[in-house]
Amino acid sequence: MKNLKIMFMGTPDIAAVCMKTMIDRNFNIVCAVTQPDKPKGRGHKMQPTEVKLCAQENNIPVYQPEKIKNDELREVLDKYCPDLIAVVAYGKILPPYILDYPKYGCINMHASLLPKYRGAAPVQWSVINGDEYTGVTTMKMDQGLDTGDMLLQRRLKIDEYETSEELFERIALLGAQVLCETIDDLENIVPVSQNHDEHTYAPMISKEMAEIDWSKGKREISKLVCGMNSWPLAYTEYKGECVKILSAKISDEKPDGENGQIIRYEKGKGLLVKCSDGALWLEIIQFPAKKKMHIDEYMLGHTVEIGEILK
RNA sequence: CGCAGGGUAGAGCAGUUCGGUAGCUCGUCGGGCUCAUAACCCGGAGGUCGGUGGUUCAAAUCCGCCCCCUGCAC
Repeated sequence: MKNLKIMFMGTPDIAAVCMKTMIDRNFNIVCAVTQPDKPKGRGHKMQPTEVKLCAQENNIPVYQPEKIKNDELREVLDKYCPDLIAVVAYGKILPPYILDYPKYGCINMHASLLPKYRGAAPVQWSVINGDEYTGVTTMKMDQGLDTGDMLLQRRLKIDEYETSEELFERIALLGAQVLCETIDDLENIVPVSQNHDEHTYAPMISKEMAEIDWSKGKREISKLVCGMNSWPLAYTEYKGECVKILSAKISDEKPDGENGQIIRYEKGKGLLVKCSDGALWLEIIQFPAKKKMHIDEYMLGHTVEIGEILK
C-alpha cells in the first residue's frame, strides 16, 4: 500500500514526528495541510507550525487554510487526488466532503487508548489522572470527535515521575510507527467500533487547572506536577508570587502542620511541603521571570522561612 | 510596534534609588581539625559588572542605542 497518494494533515510536534517518519519510510506524501502561522512567543513573532517546517524541509507543498468547513480545501483535493488522508492532531474537525474524498478514507492517529480520552489533551490527562498505561490508537475517521472505528492500538506504560513532555516524545515515536503500520496493512485490518459507552474526554488544558491544591493527596499533586510539565506548569503561591513547580517527589514522612506548609529544607532532597496525606519534596521551581532552578541552587541566594504555601 | 522582569567569578544572589576599594552563599584549589565527613576552621585562585556610544576628575551605578535570556499574554 505504499504507492498511495497521501495527504498529511497535522499541526504540532507530534504530527511532525509522524510525518517525518512516513517520509523516511518512503510513503508518498503529496501535500500537507496545517494550521495557519500565528503570532506566538515574545514580541508576537509569526511562527510556522512544526508540520509546515517539516514539509518545507522535505519539499512537500503546504496549505494553511483558515477554515476548511466550506469547501476551502476542495481545490487542493482536486489537485492532488489523494487516495488517503493521514491526520494527526490537525486541530479541526474534518467536514464530510473531505472525509469522503479519498478512496481509502481518512486515517487518524490519536494519543490515547480509545475510547478513553477523546479530544485535545489525551497525553496530559493520562498523566494527571495517574493512569498506569496510555497508548495510541489509529482509526478510520468519521464526523465525530475521535469516534471512528479503530484499526490498531498499542499500549505504553507511564513511568511514576514521567512528565507529559517526556511521555509525548515516546508516544510520538510509537504513534508514528503504528500509523505507518496501519497504512501498510490497511487492506487486512478489520475496523472495530469503539465501545462508546466507555468513552471519556480529555479537554484542552488551561492554566487554572494547574493550580496546586495542597489539601489533595501527595500522589495526586505529584501527578499534576508531571502532567502540567512542560505546559502550563503546576503552580502555587509563595510570598504573593506565583511559583511554578517542575518536579515534586513523594515523601514517606507524615509531618504535622497545615496543608501547604513548608516543613524544612534539606540539601539534595529539596523543600518538604505538607499535603493532606503526607508530604512532597519540591525539587525544581521557577519564579516569575526567572529561570527554572533546583531548590539547592535557589537556596544559595535566598532564604526560605518555615511558613506556608497557599492557594 | 502586546505587557513585564532580568544579564555582576563555574552556580545562585546583593550592590544601582543617592556615581568614589568588586561583596555574600555555594562550588573549586591549598592547608588545618577529626576515627571520619557532604560538618567545622584558615588561606588562595577565579570578574573586560551583556555589548556599544555619551556625561564625569571618576560609571556595575546616570543618559542613548543594540544583543541575549525569562515570565505573562497568545
